[in-house]
Amino acid sequence: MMELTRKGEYAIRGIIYLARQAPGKMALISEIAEATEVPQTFLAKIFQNFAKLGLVNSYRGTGGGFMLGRPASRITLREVVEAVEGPIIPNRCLMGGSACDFDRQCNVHPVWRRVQSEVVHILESVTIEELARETK
Amino acid sequence: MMELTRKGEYAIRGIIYLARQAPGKMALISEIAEATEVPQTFLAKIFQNFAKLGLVNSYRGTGGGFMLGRPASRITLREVVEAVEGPIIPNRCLMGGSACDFDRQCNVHPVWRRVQSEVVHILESVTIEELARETK
DNA sequence: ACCTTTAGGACCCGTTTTGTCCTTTATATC
DNA sequence: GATATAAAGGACAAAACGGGTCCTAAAGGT
Repeated sequence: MMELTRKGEYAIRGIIYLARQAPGKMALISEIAEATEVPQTFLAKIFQNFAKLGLVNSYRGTGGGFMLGRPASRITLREVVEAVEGPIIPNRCLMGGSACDFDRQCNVHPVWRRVQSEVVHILESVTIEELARETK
Repeated sequence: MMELTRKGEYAIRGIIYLARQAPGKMALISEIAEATEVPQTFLAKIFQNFAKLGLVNSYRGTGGGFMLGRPASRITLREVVEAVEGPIIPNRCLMGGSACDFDRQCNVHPVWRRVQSEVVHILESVTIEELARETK
């Protein structure tokens, strides 16, 4: 249960790689893919997504590539995960709309809410900068 | 991310129904399925699983059916969820074996470990007895 | 014997995951 | 302006997974 998909894994690896680049240095998707051992075309989709959300900036043409959209210290793990996996929702019931009409009477509800807020809180408190730091 | 599957949802509904029965009273799978609005054959598989794990006891033949394997106060939500969904593992890396060889160098690892232990802790602390209590 | 009820295996189908491939668009350089 | 480079975007596809169904077997009661 609760497994991160490969896409999520790749996304994290990719953005950490970017965060480790010298400031101002551009990285090609081909380079990132090779370094992180992720299929290039698949990683490209992930980064297109990142770009749309402003997590990274992309530049086309010669000398182009990807850079972080803001300092790694201001990108949280939560943002990265949710960018590719969608919101952290342990149970459909917690989604809005008509997904669940038992909201009131169901005792399980508050449990999932707790799980959700705990996990979000943990992922929110971790920045890509921390993750990118070299371990010695 | 992290969504409980329908199977997990059904499992919880089913066992809560059992927990609400009068002590010693047997419930038929057909009855549980109808009451909880779960496809009967599907629910049957789930309860077969429960039975193997001792969460419920099953009895065949006329007058047979299902009962809780132990008091609802000693069955945790974690057990029920893991019975049908498998262990709570936010990232394949956390599985044993050769799933991940980055264990040492990877900063993300400890984060997933925290997520895992937090979620397990929450689900562990909730019993089926609590969930079965009528809300007023 | 016969009926009831769970156990277990085989199968099925739609969706999601995990990609690939090809074309288009933007940009820099010659 | 032509050309090379790189990302953007869409179409497609195999494999895994989720969510079931169906049929037969086994166990137990009458």
